[in-house]
Amino acid sequence: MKNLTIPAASEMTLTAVCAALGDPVRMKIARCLARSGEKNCSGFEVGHLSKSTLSHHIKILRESGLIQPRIQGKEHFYSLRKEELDRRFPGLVAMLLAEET
Amino acid sequence: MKNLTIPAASEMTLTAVCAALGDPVRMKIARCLARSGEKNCSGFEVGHLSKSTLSHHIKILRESGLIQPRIQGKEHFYSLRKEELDRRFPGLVAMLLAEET
DNA sequence: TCTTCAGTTCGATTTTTTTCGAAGTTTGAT
DNA sequence: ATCAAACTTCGAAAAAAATCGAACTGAAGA
Repeated sequence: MKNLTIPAASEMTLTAVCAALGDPVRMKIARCLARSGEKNCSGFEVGHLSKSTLSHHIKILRESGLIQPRIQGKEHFYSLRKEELDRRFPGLVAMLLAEET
Repeated sequence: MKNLTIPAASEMTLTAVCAALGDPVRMKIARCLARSGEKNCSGFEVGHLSKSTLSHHIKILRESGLIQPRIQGKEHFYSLRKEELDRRFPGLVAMLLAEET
């Protein structure tokens, strides 16, 4: 089994979270998950990217503590860790949900 | 006179703000300003960096909308744009002020 | 005026990040 | 057992960001 690194709420750092969200691809994924609950890789509303690149971005989001996987068979469903984020960084999820003007 | 780009609250983007805060040097500067009001370059509690590098980081923070300068003689005093940030990204300033554990 | 101080800008180098294709892994179906 | 699907990992290449020193700028003081 894989060793999935997911920091506890108290171990997340604002710098790592910001670095994760500072890339436009990852911001799109995070916003997509904030709105839609749970999705697998093919459901992220990001333009064409190779699957290895997408996997790389997902890893950074996961290691920052923003998202968590639920592995079901061969599919990996990802979701935003809303409870942990609300506890550690109040307001962040709302920012992701806010309209981009 | 210089052409200082400072976006209005409505023109700030979360991606740019996160990209700015995703670098550890800039995060330190932002946290320093969040706690202490106004400071000039020599007051930022960041380790040794050349002044050109520091200037580069300040530019990114300014262009993202996080900080604003007040130029007085030959000194440039910077401050966090707390009101604009509270309006556009509620909770963000509190995150910067929170203890880093 | 000449010099210094506090920065910014420029140009180059180093480091990091993003990206890809190919190969590997795990699961489920045939 | 074999195969395909849905990923991840690896290694390399390209793109972007961080860093520095040198040169420049604008304000204040001698």
